Amino acid sequence: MTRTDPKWQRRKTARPGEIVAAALDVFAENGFAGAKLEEVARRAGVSKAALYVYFETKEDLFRAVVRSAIAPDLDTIKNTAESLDVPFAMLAPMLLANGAALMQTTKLPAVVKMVVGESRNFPDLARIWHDDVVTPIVGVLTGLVARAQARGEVSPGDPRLHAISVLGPMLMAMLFRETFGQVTDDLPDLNAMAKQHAETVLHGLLIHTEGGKS
Amino acid sequence: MTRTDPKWQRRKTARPGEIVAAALDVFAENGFAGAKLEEVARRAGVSKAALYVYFETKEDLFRAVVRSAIAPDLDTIKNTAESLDVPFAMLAPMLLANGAALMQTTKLPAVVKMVVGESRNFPDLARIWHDDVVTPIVGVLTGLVARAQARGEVSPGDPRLHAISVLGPMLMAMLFRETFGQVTDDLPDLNAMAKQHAETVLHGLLIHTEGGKS
DNA sequence: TGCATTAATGACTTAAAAGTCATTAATTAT
DNA sequence: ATAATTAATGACTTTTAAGTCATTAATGCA
Repeated sequence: MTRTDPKWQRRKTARPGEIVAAALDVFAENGFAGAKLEEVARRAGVSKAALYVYFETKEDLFRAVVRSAIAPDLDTIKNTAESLDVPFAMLAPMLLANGAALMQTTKLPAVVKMVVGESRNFPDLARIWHDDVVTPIVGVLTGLVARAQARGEVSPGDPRLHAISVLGPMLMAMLFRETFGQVTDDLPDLNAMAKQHAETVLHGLLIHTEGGKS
Repeated sequence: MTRTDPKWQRRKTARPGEIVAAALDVFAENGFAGAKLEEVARRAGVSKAALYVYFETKEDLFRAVVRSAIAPDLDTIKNTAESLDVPFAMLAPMLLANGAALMQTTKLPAVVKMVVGESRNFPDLARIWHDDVVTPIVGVLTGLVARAQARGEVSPGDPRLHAISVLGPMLMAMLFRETFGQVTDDLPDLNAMAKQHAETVLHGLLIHTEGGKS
Protein backbone atom coordinates (compact mmCIF):
# COMPACT_ATOMS: atom_id res chain seq x y z
CA MET A 1 0.00 0.00 0.00
CA THR A 2 1.05 3.61 -0.42
CA ARG A 3 2.10 5.36 2.70
CA THR A 4 -0.77 7.80 2.78
CA ASP A 5 -4.30 6.47 3.02
CA PRO A 6 -6.43 9.60 2.62
CA LYS A 7 -9.84 9.55 4.23
CA TRP A 8 -11.33 11.43 1.33
CA GLN A 9 -10.34 13.32 -1.77
CA ARG A 10 -11.04 16.82 -3.00
CA ARG A 11 -12.57 16.65 -6.45
CA LYS A 12 -14.18 19.98 -7.03
CA THR A 13 -14.96 19.40 -10.71
CA ALA A 14 -15.88 15.71 -10.77
CA ARG A 15 -18.15 15.75 -7.74
CA PRO A 16 -21.15 17.68 -9.06
CA GLY A 17 -21.52 15.30 -11.98
CA GLU A 18 -21.24 12.26 -9.74
CA ILE A 19 -23.77 13.67 -7.33
CA VAL A 20 -26.23 14.50 -10.09
CA ALA A 21 -25.83 11.01 -11.56
CA ALA A 22 -26.49 9.38 -8.20
CA ALA A 23 -29.38 11.73 -7.57
CA LEU A 24 -30.94 10.88 -10.92
CA ASP A 25 -31.12 7.23 -9.90
CA VAL A 26 -32.52 7.95 -6.46
CA PHE A 27 -35.08 10.50 -7.66
CA ALA A 28 -36.10 8.17 -10.48
CA GLU A 29 -36.68 5.34 -8.03
CA ASN A 30 -38.50 7.23 -5.30
CA GLY A 31 -39.80 10.45 -6.75
CA PHE A 32 -38.76 13.83 -5.40
CA ALA A 33 -40.24 13.68 -1.93
CA GLY A 34 -39.43 10.02 -1.44
CA ALA A 35 -35.76 10.42 -2.30
CA LYS A 36 -33.39 10.69 0.67
CA LEU A 37 -30.33 12.86 0.36
CA GLU A 38 -28.45 10.50 2.65
CA GLU A 39 -29.03 7.80 0.02
CA VAL A 40 -27.89 10.11 -2.78
CA ALA A 41 -24.75 10.90 -0.79
CA ARG A 42 -24.09 7.23 -0.12
CA ARG A 43 -24.32 6.33 -3.79
CA ALA A 44 -22.18 9.28 -4.80
CA GLY A 45 -19.60 8.20 -2.24
CA VAL A 46 -19.71 11.40 -0.23
CA SER A 47 -21.26 12.66 2.99
CA LYS A 48 -24.65 14.31 3.00
CA ALA A 49 -23.08 17.60 3.97
CA ALA A 50 -20.96 17.50 0.82
CA LEU A 51 -24.11 17.78 -1.25
CA TYR A 52 -24.65 21.19 0.29
CA VAL A 53 -21.25 22.32 -0.92
CA TYR A 54 -22.55 22.10 -4.47
CA PHE A 55 -26.31 22.51 -4.17
CA GLU A 56 -28.26 24.91 -2.00
CA THR A 57 -31.28 22.71 -1.37
CA LYS A 58 -32.83 19.41 -2.32
CA GLU A 59 -34.97 21.25 -4.85
CA ASP A 60 -31.88 22.74 -6.44
CA LEU A 61 -30.38 19.30 -6.83
CA PHE A 62 -33.60 18.01 -8.35
CA ARG A 63 -33.63 20.85 -10.83
CA ALA A 64 -30.03 20.14 -11.76
CA VAL A 65 -30.89 16.48 -12.30
CA VAL A 66 -33.79 17.18 -14.60
CA ARG A 67 -31.98 19.90 -16.49
CA SER A 68 -28.91 17.73 -16.96
CA ALA A 69 -31.07 15.05 -18.48
CA ILE A 70 -32.24 17.35 -21.22
CA ALA A 71 -29.31 18.56 -23.26
CA PRO A 72 -27.61 15.45 -24.65
CA ASP A 73 -30.74 13.54 -25.61
CA LEU A 74 -32.36 16.59 -27.10
CA ASP A 75 -29.54 17.25 -29.53
CA THR A 76 -29.53 13.63 -30.67
CA ILE A 77 -33.20 13.80 -31.45
CA LYS A 78 -33.16 17.11 -33.25
CA ASN A 79 -30.12 16.29 -35.32
CA THR A 80 -31.56 12.99 -36.41
CA ALA A 81 -34.84 14.54 -37.40
CA GLU A 82 -33.66 17.60 -39.23
CA SER A 83 -30.61 16.32 -41.03
CA LEU A 84 -32.47 14.21 -43.54
CA ASP A 85 -34.67 15.20 -46.40
CA VAL A 86 -36.34 11.95 -47.33
CA PRO A 87 -39.96 10.97 -47.99
CA PHE A 88 -42.12 10.76 -44.89
CA ALA A 89 -42.63 7.07 -45.51
CA MET A 90 -38.92 6.53 -44.82
CA LEU A 91 -38.58 9.20 -42.17
CA ALA A 92 -41.22 7.93 -39.75
CA PRO A 93 -39.74 4.43 -39.31
CA MET A 94 -36.30 5.90 -38.75
CA LEU A 95 -37.51 8.39 -36.16
CA LEU A 96 -39.43 5.74 -34.26
CA ALA A 97 -36.48 3.34 -34.33
CA ASN A 98 -34.20 6.10 -33.07
CA GLY A 99 -36.68 6.94 -30.36
CA ALA A 100 -36.82 3.32 -29.25
CA ALA A 101 -33.03 3.20 -29.09
CA LEU A 102 -32.92 6.38 -27.05
CA MET A 103 -35.46 5.00 -24.61
CA GLN A 104 -33.33 1.93 -24.04
CA THR A 105 -29.99 3.69 -23.92
CA THR A 106 -30.66 6.67 -21.70
CA LYS A 107 -32.54 7.52 -18.54
CA LEU A 108 -35.20 9.26 -20.61
CA PRO A 109 -38.02 7.03 -19.37
CA ALA A 110 -37.21 7.69 -15.73
CA VAL A 111 -36.91 11.42 -16.30
CA VAL A 112 -40.20 11.59 -18.17
CA LYS A 113 -41.86 9.74 -15.33
CA MET A 114 -40.42 12.22 -12.85
CA VAL A 115 -41.51 15.25 -14.83
CA VAL A 116 -45.03 13.85 -15.17
CA GLY A 117 -45.21 12.95 -11.49
CA GLU A 118 -43.77 16.16 -10.09
CA SER A 119 -45.04 18.73 -12.56
CA ARG A 120 -47.47 20.24 -10.06
CA ASN A 121 -44.86 20.59 -7.35
CA PHE A 122 -42.29 22.06 -9.75
CA PRO A 123 -44.09 24.27 -12.22
CA ASP A 124 -40.78 25.82 -13.20
CA LEU A 125 -39.46 22.40 -14.22
CA ALA A 126 -42.67 21.64 -16.06
CA ARG A 127 -42.15 24.92 -17.92
CA ILE A 128 -38.52 24.13 -18.72
CA TRP A 129 -39.45 20.71 -20.02
CA HIS A 130 -42.35 22.04 -21.98
CA ASP A 131 -40.37 24.86 -23.53
CA ASP A 132 -36.99 23.17 -23.95
CA VAL A 133 -37.88 19.56 -24.63
CA VAL A 134 -41.45 18.78 -25.54
CA THR A 135 -42.24 21.79 -27.69
CA PRO A 136 -39.02 21.50 -29.74
CA ILE A 137 -39.43 17.78 -30.33
CA VAL A 138 -43.11 17.96 -31.15
CA GLY A 139 -42.32 21.08 -33.14
CA VAL A 140 -39.73 19.37 -35.29
CA LEU A 141 -42.01 16.45 -35.95
CA THR A 142 -44.95 18.75 -36.61
CA GLY A 143 -42.80 20.61 -39.13
CA LEU A 144 -41.86 17.40 -40.88
CA VAL A 145 -45.50 16.39 -41.08
CA ALA A 146 -46.51 19.79 -42.42
CA ARG A 147 -43.76 19.60 -45.03
CA ALA A 148 -44.96 16.15 -46.08
CA GLN A 149 -48.50 17.47 -46.31
CA ALA A 150 -47.32 20.33 -48.53
CA ARG A 151 -45.68 17.75 -50.77
CA GLY A 152 -48.90 15.79 -50.93
CA GLU A 153 -47.39 12.81 -49.15
CA VAL A 154 -49.47 13.00 -46.00
CA SER A 155 -53.19 13.41 -45.54
CA PRO A 156 -54.58 16.72 -44.28
CA GLY A 157 -55.39 17.41 -40.66
CA ASP A 158 -53.78 19.20 -37.72
CA PRO A 159 -50.08 18.36 -38.12
CA ARG A 160 -49.55 18.55 -34.36
CA LEU A 161 -52.18 15.91 -33.73
CA HIS A 162 -50.59 13.85 -36.47
CA ALA A 163 -47.28 14.17 -34.64
CA ILE A 164 -48.94 12.82 -31.51
CA SER A 165 -50.38 9.94 -33.55
CA VAL A 166 -46.81 9.09 -34.51
CA LEU A 167 -45.14 9.52 -31.14
CA GLY A 168 -47.90 8.58 -28.72
CA PRO A 169 -47.70 4.82 -28.86
CA MET A 170 -43.92 4.83 -28.39
CA LEU A 171 -44.17 7.03 -25.32
CA MET A 172 -47.07 4.99 -24.03
CA ALA A 173 -45.12 1.76 -24.36
CA MET A 174 -42.18 3.45 -22.65
CA LEU A 175 -44.28 4.55 -19.68
CA PHE A 176 -45.92 1.15 -19.53
CA ARG A 177 -42.51 -0.45 -19.14
CA GLU A 178 -41.41 2.15 -16.61
CA THR A 179 -44.57 1.80 -14.54
CA PHE A 180 -45.18 -1.94 -14.59
CA GLY A 181 -41.66 -3.25 -15.05
CA GLN A 182 -41.53 -4.40 -11.43
CA VAL A 183 -44.85 -6.15 -11.69
CA THR A 184 -44.77 -8.18 -14.88
CA ASP A 185 -42.37 -9.52 -17.49
CA ASP A 186 -44.98 -9.18 -20.20
CA LEU A 187 -43.78 -5.78 -21.36
CA PRO A 188 -44.15 -4.34 -24.85
CA ASP A 189 -40.92 -4.53 -26.81
CA LEU A 190 -39.90 -1.03 -27.86
CA ASN A 191 -38.16 -2.05 -31.08
CA ALA A 192 -41.09 -4.19 -32.17
CA MET A 193 -43.44 -1.36 -31.23
CA ALA A 194 -41.43 1.13 -33.30
CA LYS A 195 -41.41 -1.14 -36.32
CA GLN A 196 -45.04 -2.17 -36.26
CA HIS A 197 -46.40 1.25 -35.37
CA ALA A 198 -44.42 2.87 -38.18
CA GLU A 199 -46.24 0.56 -40.55
CA THR A 200 -49.58 1.21 -38.86
CA VAL A 201 -49.37 4.96 -38.72
CA LEU A 202 -48.27 5.18 -42.33
CA HIS A 203 -50.71 2.73 -43.92
CA GLY A 204 -53.43 2.29 -41.32
CA LEU A 205 -54.80 -0.76 -39.62
CA LEU A 206 -57.51 -1.41 -42.19
CA ILE A 207 -56.94 -3.73 -45.09
CA HIS A 208 -58.03 -1.82 -48.15
CA THR A 209 -60.50 -3.76 -50.24
CA GLU A 210 -61.15 -2.79 -53.84
CA GLY A 211 -64.88 -2.21 -53.62
CA GLY A 212 -66.59 -0.23 -50.90
CA LYS A 213 -68.88 -2.03 -48.51
CA SER A 214 -69.54 -5.75 -47.84
CA MET B 1 -81.26 29.86 14.10
CA THR B 2 -82.12 26.55 15.73
CA ARG B 3 -81.42 26.30 19.37
CA THR B 4 -78.67 23.70 19.04
CA ASP B 5 -75.59 24.58 17.06
CA PRO B 6 -73.64 21.29 17.02
CA LYS B 7 -69.89 21.56 16.77
CA TRP B 8 -69.78 18.51 14.52
CA GLN B 9 -71.93 15.69 13.24
CA ARG B 10 -71.56 11.94 13.32
CA ARG B 11 -71.81 10.57 9.78
CA LYS B 12 -70.34 7.11 9.93
CA THR B 13 -71.37 6.14 6.40
CA ALA B 14 -70.93 9.39 4.48
CA ARG B 15 -67.52 10.31 5.88
CA PRO B 16 -65.28 7.69 4.23
CA GLY B 17 -66.48 8.68 0.78
CA GLU B 18 -65.99 12.36 1.49
CA ILE B 19 -62.53 11.73 2.84
CA VAL B 20 -61.53 9.63 -0.15
CA ALA B 21 -62.87 12.30 -2.52
CA ALA B 22 -60.89 15.03 -0.77
CA ALA B 23 -57.83 12.81 -0.64
CA LEU B 24 -58.03 12.12 -4.37
CA ASP B 25 -57.76 15.82 -5.06
CA VAL B 26 -54.89 16.36 -2.66
CA PHE B 27 -52.94 13.29 -3.77
CA ALA B 28 -53.49 14.20 -7.41
CA GLU B 29 -52.13 17.67 -6.81
CA ASN B 30 -49.12 16.82 -4.71
CA GLY B 31 -48.31 13.15 -5.18
CA PHE B 32 -48.34 10.71 -2.32
CA ALA B 33 -45.46 12.04 -0.25
CA GLY B 34 -46.28 15.65 -0.93
CA ALA B 35 -49.89 15.36 0.18
CA LYS B 36 -50.62 16.51 3.73
CA LEU B 37 -53.30 14.76 5.71
CA GLU B 38 -54.11 18.02 7.43
CA GLU B 39 -55.04 19.40 4.02
CA VAL B 40 -57.12 16.34 3.22
CA ALA B 41 -58.92 16.72 6.52
CA ARG B 42 -59.51 20.42 5.91
CA ARG B 43 -61.07 19.79 2.52
CA ALA B 44 -63.17 16.93 3.85
CA GLY B 45 -64.38 19.20 6.63
CA VAL B 46 -63.09 17.05 9.46
CA SER B 47 -60.14 16.98 11.83
CA LYS B 48 -56.98 15.11 10.94
CA ALA B 49 -57.65 12.65 13.75
CA ALA B 50 -60.96 11.74 12.15
CA LEU B 51 -59.10 10.33 9.17
CA TYR B 52 -57.63 7.75 11.51
CA VAL B 53 -61.08 6.62 12.54
CA TYR B 54 -61.57 5.30 9.01
CA PHE B 55 -58.05 4.63 7.71
CA GLU B 56 -55.13 3.06 9.54
CA THR B 57 -52.37 5.00 7.80
CA LYS B 58 -51.72 7.46 5.02
CA GLU B 59 -50.79 4.56 2.77
CA ASP B 60 -54.13 2.91 3.48
CA LEU B 61 -55.94 6.07 2.48
CA PHE B 62 -53.89 6.32 -0.70
CA ARG B 63 -54.74 2.74 -1.60
CA ALA B 64 -58.42 3.42 -0.98
CA VAL B 65 -58.22 6.46 -3.25
CA VAL B 66 -56.62 4.62 -6.14
CA ARG B 67 -58.84 1.57 -5.74
CA SER B 68 -61.97 3.70 -5.58
CA ALA B 69 -61.00 5.33 -8.85
CA ILE B 70 -60.96 2.01 -10.64
CA ALA B 71 -64.34 0.39 -10.43
CA PRO B 72 -66.79 2.86 -12.01
CA ASP B 73 -64.61 3.91 -14.93
CA LEU B 74 -63.56 0.37 -15.68
CA ASP B 75 -67.08 -0.90 -16.08
CA THR B 76 -67.99 1.95 -18.42
CA ILE B 77 -65.07 1.12 -20.64
CA LYS B 78 -65.58 -2.60 -20.75
CA ASN B 79 -69.30 -2.36 -21.35
CA THR B 80 -68.84 0.07 -24.20
CA ALA B 81 -66.23 -2.05 -25.87
CA GLU B 82 -67.79 -5.47 -25.57
CA SER B 83 -71.44 -4.72 -26.11
CA LEU B 84 -71.15 -3.97 -29.80
CA ASP B 85 -70.38 -6.20 -32.71
CA VAL B 86 -69.67 -3.75 -35.49
CA PRO B 87 -66.87 -3.46 -38.05
CA PHE B 88 -63.56 -2.29 -36.63
CA ALA B 89 -63.76 0.81 -38.80
CA MET B 90 -66.78 1.91 -36.77
CA LEU B 91 -65.62 0.57 -33.45
CA ALA B 92 -62.31 2.43 -33.23
CA PRO B 93 -63.77 5.94 -33.58
CA MET B 94 -66.42 5.15 -31.00
CA LEU B 95 -63.92 3.78 -28.50
CA LEU B 96 -61.63 6.75 -28.88
CA ALA B 97 -64.50 9.22 -28.54
CA ASN B 98 -65.68 7.42 -25.42
CA GLY B 99 -62.17 7.46 -24.03
CA ALA B 100 -61.90 11.19 -24.66
CA ALA B 101 -65.19 11.75 -22.84
CA LEU B 102 -64.05 9.66 -19.90
CA MET B 103 -60.83 11.63 -19.65
CA GLN B 104 -62.76 14.87 -19.45
CA THR B 105 -65.51 13.65 -17.14
CA THR B 106 -63.61 11.71 -14.51
CA LYS B 107 -60.43 12.00 -12.48
CA LEU B 108 -58.84 9.33 -14.67
CA PRO B 109 -55.98 11.58 -15.83
CA ALA B 110 -55.00 12.48 -12.28
CA VAL B 111 -55.15 8.88 -11.15
CA VAL B 112 -53.07 7.66 -14.06
CA LYS B 113 -50.50 10.30 -13.27
CA MET B 114 -50.41 9.15 -9.66
CA VAL B 115 -50.04 5.50 -10.55
CA VAL B 116 -47.23 6.29 -12.97
CA GLY B 117 -45.48 8.52 -10.46
CA GLU B 118 -45.80 6.29 -7.42
CA SER B 119 -45.54 2.85 -8.97
CA ARG B 120 -42.11 2.22 -7.48
CA ASN B 121 -43.16 3.22 -3.99
CA PHE B 122 -46.37 1.19 -4.18
CA PRO B 123 -45.68 -1.99 -6.10
CA ASP B 124 -48.91 -3.44 -4.77
CA LEU B 125 -50.86 -0.58 -6.32
CA ALA B 126 -48.95 -0.95 -9.55
CA ARG B 127 -49.93 -4.60 -9.52
CA ILE B 128 -53.59 -3.83 -8.80
CA TRP B 129 -53.68 -1.32 -11.61
CA HIS B 130 -51.86 -3.59 -13.98
CA ASP B 131 -54.05 -6.59 -13.22
CA ASP B 132 -57.40 -4.86 -12.68
CA VAL B 133 -57.27 -1.91 -15.06
CA VAL B 134 -54.59 -1.92 -17.70
CA THR B 135 -54.57 -5.60 -18.60
CA PRO B 136 -58.37 -5.82 -18.88
CA ILE B 137 -58.64 -2.69 -21.00
CA VAL B 138 -55.75 -3.55 -23.27
CA GLY B 139 -57.03 -7.11 -23.27
CA VAL B 140 -60.48 -6.13 -24.49
CA LEU B 141 -59.04 -3.95 -27.21
CA THR B 142 -56.51 -6.61 -28.16
CA GLY B 143 -59.37 -9.08 -28.46
CA LEU B 144 -61.31 -6.74 -30.69
CA VAL B 145 -58.27 -6.25 -32.90
CA ALA B 146 -57.66 -9.98 -33.10
CA ARG B 147 -61.31 -10.57 -34.01
CA ALA B 148 -61.07 -7.95 -36.74
CA GLN B 149 -57.89 -9.61 -38.03
CA ALA B 150 -59.66 -12.98 -38.14
CA ARG B 151 -62.39 -11.34 -40.20
CA GLY B 152 -59.80 -9.95 -42.58
CA GLU B 153 -60.64 -6.36 -41.64
CA VAL B 154 -57.34 -5.47 -39.99
CA SER B 155 -53.79 -6.06 -41.15
CA PRO B 156 -51.67 -8.72 -39.45
CA GLY B 157 -49.23 -8.00 -36.66
CA ASP B 158 -49.15 -8.33 -32.89
CA PRO B 159 -52.69 -7.34 -31.85
CA ARG B 160 -51.45 -6.01 -28.53
CA LEU B 161 -49.09 -3.59 -30.25
CA HIS B 162 -51.94 -2.63 -32.54
CA ALA B 163 -54.01 -1.88 -29.45
CA ILE B 164 -51.25 0.43 -28.22
CA SER B 165 -51.19 2.11 -31.63
CA VAL B 166 -54.87 2.87 -31.13
CA LEU B 167 -54.79 3.98 -27.50
CA GLY B 168 -51.32 5.49 -27.18
CA PRO B 169 -51.94 8.91 -28.69
CA MET B 170 -55.06 9.47 -26.58
CA LEU B 171 -53.23 8.63 -23.38
CA MET B 172 -50.28 10.73 -24.46
CA ALA B 173 -52.48 13.73 -25.11
CA MET B 174 -54.13 13.16 -21.74
CA LEU B 175 -50.82 13.10 -19.89
CA PHE B 176 -49.65 16.11 -21.85
CA ARG B 177 -52.65 18.06 -20.62
CA GLU B 178 -52.22 16.78 -17.08
CA THR B 179 -48.52 17.60 -17.00
CA PHE B 180 -48.39 20.94 -18.77
CA GLY B 181 -51.84 22.29 -18.06
CA GLN B 182 -50.43 24.80 -15.56
CA VAL B 183 -47.78 25.98 -17.98
CA THR B 184 -49.50 26.58 -21.29
CA ASP B 185 -52.94 27.01 -22.80
CA ASP B 186 -51.83 25.39 -26.02
CA LEU B 187 -53.08 21.94 -25.06
CA PRO B 188 -54.18 19.21 -27.46
CA ASP B 189 -57.96 18.93 -27.63
CA LEU B 190 -58.98 15.43 -26.63
CA ASN B 191 -62.07 15.27 -28.81
CA ALA B 192 -60.19 16.50 -31.86
CA MET B 193 -57.40 14.05 -31.07
CA ALA B 194 -59.87 11.16 -30.84
CA LYS B 195 -61.48 12.04 -34.13
CA GLN B 196 -58.34 12.66 -36.14
CA HIS B 197 -56.40 9.74 -34.70
CA ALA B 198 -59.25 7.34 -35.41
CA GLU B 199 -58.96 8.35 -39.04
CA THR B 200 -55.18 8.08 -38.96
CA VAL B 201 -54.92 4.73 -37.25
CA LEU B 202 -57.50 3.22 -39.57
CA HIS B 203 -56.32 4.60 -42.91
CA GLY B 204 -52.77 5.75 -42.26
CA LEU B 205 -51.08 9.07 -42.73
CA LEU B 206 -49.92 8.39 -46.27
CA ILE B 207 -51.97 9.43 -49.22
CA HIS B 208 -52.23 6.37 -51.43
CA THR B 209 -51.16 7.06 -54.98
CA GLU B 210 -52.11 4.67 -57.75
CA GLY B 211 -48.65 3.82 -59.02
CA GLY B 212 -45.71 2.82 -56.86
CA LYS B 213 -42.74 5.18 -56.72
CA SER B 214 -42.18 8.73 -57.98
C1' DT C 1 -85.39 11.94 29.24
C1' DG C 2 -81.44 10.21 30.62
C1' DC C 3 -77.99 6.50 29.69
C1' DA C 4 -74.73 3.98 26.78
C1' DT C 5 -72.18 4.13 22.74
C1' DT C 6 -68.77 5.81 19.83
C1' DA C 7 -67.67 9.49 16.14
C1' DA C 8 -65.01 13.20 16.45
C1' DT C 9 -61.77 16.32 18.34
C1' DG C 10 -57.49 19.19 20.12
C1' DA C 11 -53.44 18.87 21.98
C1' DC C 12 -49.82 16.05 22.10
C1' DT C 13 -45.68 12.81 20.99
C1' DT C 14 -42.78 10.71 17.62
C1' DA C 15 -40.10 10.02 13.60
C1' DA C 16 -37.56 11.08 9.88
C1' DA C 17 -35.23 13.59 6.93
C1' DA C 18 -33.70 18.37 5.60
C1' DG C 19 -30.44 21.54 6.59
C1' DT C 20 -26.30 23.80 9.58
C1' DC C 21 -21.73 24.48 11.24
C1' DA C 22 -17.42 24.15 13.72
C1' DT C 23 -13.72 21.32 12.74
C1' DT C 24 -10.48 18.48 9.93
C1' DA C 25 -7.34 17.48 6.46
C1' DA C 26 -6.39 17.25 1.20
C1' DT C 27 -4.62 20.25 -1.99
C1' DT C 28 -2.31 24.48 -3.93
C1' DA C 29 0.70 28.23 -3.73
C1' DT C 30 4.82 30.39 -2.00
C1' DA D 1 8.75 22.55 3.71
C1' DT D 2 5.21 25.39 5.36
C1' DA D 3 1.29 28.19 5.27
C1' DA D 4 -3.11 29.33 3.28
C1' DT D 5 -7.13 27.72 1.27
C1' DT D 6 -11.22 25.28 1.08
C1' DA D 7 -13.46 20.53 0.05
C1' DA D 8 -15.29 17.48 2.96
C1' DT D 9 -16.95 15.68 7.18
C1' DG D 10 -19.61 14.14 11.69
C1' DA D 11 -22.39 15.53 14.91
C1' DC D 12 -25.80 18.53 15.60
C1' DT D 13 -30.38 21.37 15.33
C1' DT D 14 -34.59 22.28 13.01
C1' DT D 15 -38.63 21.44 10.68
C1' DT D 16 -42.49 19.15 9.25
C1' DA D 17 -45.91 16.06 9.05
C1' DA D 18 -47.44 11.42 10.53
C1' DG D 19 -49.60 9.23 14.07
C1' DT D 20 -51.66 8.82 19.22
C1' DC D 21 -54.88 9.36 22.92
C1' DA D 22 -57.59 11.10 26.71
C1' DT D 23 -61.56 13.71 26.49
C1' DT D 24 -65.96 15.56 24.56
C1' DA D 25 -70.43 15.49 22.83
C1' DA D 26 -73.76 13.78 19.01
C1' DT D 27 -76.72 10.10 18.35
C1' DG D 28 -79.58 5.77 19.21
C1' DC D 29 -82.02 3.26 22.44
C1' DA D 30 -84.38 1.83 26.89
